[in-house]
Amino acid sequence: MAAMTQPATADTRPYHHGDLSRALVEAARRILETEGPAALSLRAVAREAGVSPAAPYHHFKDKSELLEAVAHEGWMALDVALTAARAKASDSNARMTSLGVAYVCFARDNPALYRVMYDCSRDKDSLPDQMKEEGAYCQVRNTIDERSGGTVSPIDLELATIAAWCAGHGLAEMIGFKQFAPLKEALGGEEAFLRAVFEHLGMFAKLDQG
Amino acid sequence: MAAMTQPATADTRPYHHGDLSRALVEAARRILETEGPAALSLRAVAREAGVSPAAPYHHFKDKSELLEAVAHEGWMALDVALTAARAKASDSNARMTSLGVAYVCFARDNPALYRVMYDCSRDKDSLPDQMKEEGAYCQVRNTIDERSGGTVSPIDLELATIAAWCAGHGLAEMIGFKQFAPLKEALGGEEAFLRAVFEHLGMFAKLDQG
DNA sequence: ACATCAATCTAAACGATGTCAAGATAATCT
DNA sequence: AGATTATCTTGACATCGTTTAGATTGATGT
Repeated sequence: MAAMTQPATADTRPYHHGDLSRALVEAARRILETEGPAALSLRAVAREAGVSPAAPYHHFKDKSELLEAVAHEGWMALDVALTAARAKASDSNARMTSLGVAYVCFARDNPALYRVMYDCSRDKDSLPDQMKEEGAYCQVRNTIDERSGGTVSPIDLELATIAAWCAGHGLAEMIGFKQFAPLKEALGGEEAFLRAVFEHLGMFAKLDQG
Repeated sequence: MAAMTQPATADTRPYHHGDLSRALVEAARRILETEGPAALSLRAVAREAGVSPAAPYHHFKDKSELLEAVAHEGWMALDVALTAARAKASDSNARMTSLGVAYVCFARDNPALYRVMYDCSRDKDSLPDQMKEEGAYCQVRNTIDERSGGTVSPIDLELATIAAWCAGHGLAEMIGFKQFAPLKEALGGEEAFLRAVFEHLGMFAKLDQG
C-alpha cells in the first residue's frame, strides 16, 4: 500500500498527504508556539504543513473547527499536567495547592495555546472540553471531594469547585502582569507567589467550618 | 460658527465630522453590542460612523488603538458600576460580596465589551487600565483594606486583592456556561449563585485568622 | 479680505485572509 | 480494469487592515 507512484524524493510529498488532519493540528501548535496567536491563520497553517490553502477544508469544516481540535489537544495536555501534579503531593491540602500551581504554570508556559483553549470554550452551546467526563474541571472536583472524605454536599462541592476553578483561571490570566513583579520578588519567586495566592484564597474555609 | 458651507440637509454630513474620535468609539460600542466582537472591523466602524475606511487613521494609529479607547471607556463604566455597588452595602463584608457580584454582572451584561477590555490588557508593557490610579483593581484593594481597618500588612493586602480579583474575573468568564444552569436554579437565581460562590471563596479566612 | 498652512476626509490601491467552486490526482471498491 | 470516492490544487471572490495621493475644509496670519 505504500506504493508511491511518484519518485517521492526526500522533499516531494505524495499528492495525498496520508494524515493531514494531524499534520495540520501539529502545524497550528508549532505556529502558536513560535509566532503567537496573531500569526495563526488558516493559510499559514496550510503553508506550514506544505499544502494548498484549500486543503484543510477537506478535514475541517471551518477555521474554528481546526482551532477546536487544537484546543482539544490543549485540554488533554493540561489533564496530563494536572494528574502529574496531583500524584506528587502528600496530603490532600498540598494536593489542592499543587493542582492550582500546576494549572497556572501550564497557562504561563503555553500562553497562546491556553488562549485558544478558552476562546473555543466561549460561545459554545455544548459542554466545553474541560468539563467533560474526566476533564480538568472534574479532576479539581474529585480532589476537593477526596479532601473532605466525600462528606460534603453536592451543592457545596460544586460551589467549591467553581470557586477553585475561577481562582485558577483568573490567576492564569493575570500571571503575566508586570505589576506583580515586586511582589513575586518579595515572596521568593513566581511559584512561591502562586502558592501564597492560593493559600490566601481560603477555598475551603466554608467546607471546613461545616 | 455654525455656518455650514453646504446645504447640509438632515442626512448630509459636512466634510469635516467635528468629533470623529468620539463618534468612532461610540460606533464601535454599538457594533459590539448589536453584532458581537467578530463583526468589529475597522471598516465596519467607519461604515457605522458614515465615513470612509481610511478616515479613522487620522485619529487612531491602529485598529488596536481604537480598541484601546473602547476598552478604556469600558473600564471607566466598570468603575462606575463598582462604586455604586460599594455604596449600596451596609457592613464591609456585604460590601465585598456586593463588589464581586457587581463585577460579574457587568461582565455578563457587556460580554463583548468585557472581552475587548481584557484583550487590550494582555500583552501590554505598560500598566493596564484597571490597575491605574483609582481603577477597579484599586477599588477592590481599598474595600479590603477598609474591612480590616488598615491593620493588614501590605503584602497580605496585595495577595488578598489579587485573590479576589482573580475569582471575579474567573467567574466572569464562566458565568455563561450552561453547565451551571441547574445549580443556579437550585440556589434561586443567578445572583444568589454568584453570592454563594463568593461566600465560598473564604477570601478573608487568611486575613481574619491573623 | 485673502493667501497659506495644517487638519481632516476620500479614492484607489496593495497584500493578506477565509472560503468556495471546478478540475486534477490518487486510493478504494466492485 | 472501470467506476466511485476521497483528497489535493488552482483560481477566484469578498472582506479586511493599511498606505499613498489627492481633495476639501477650518484656522492663522497679514
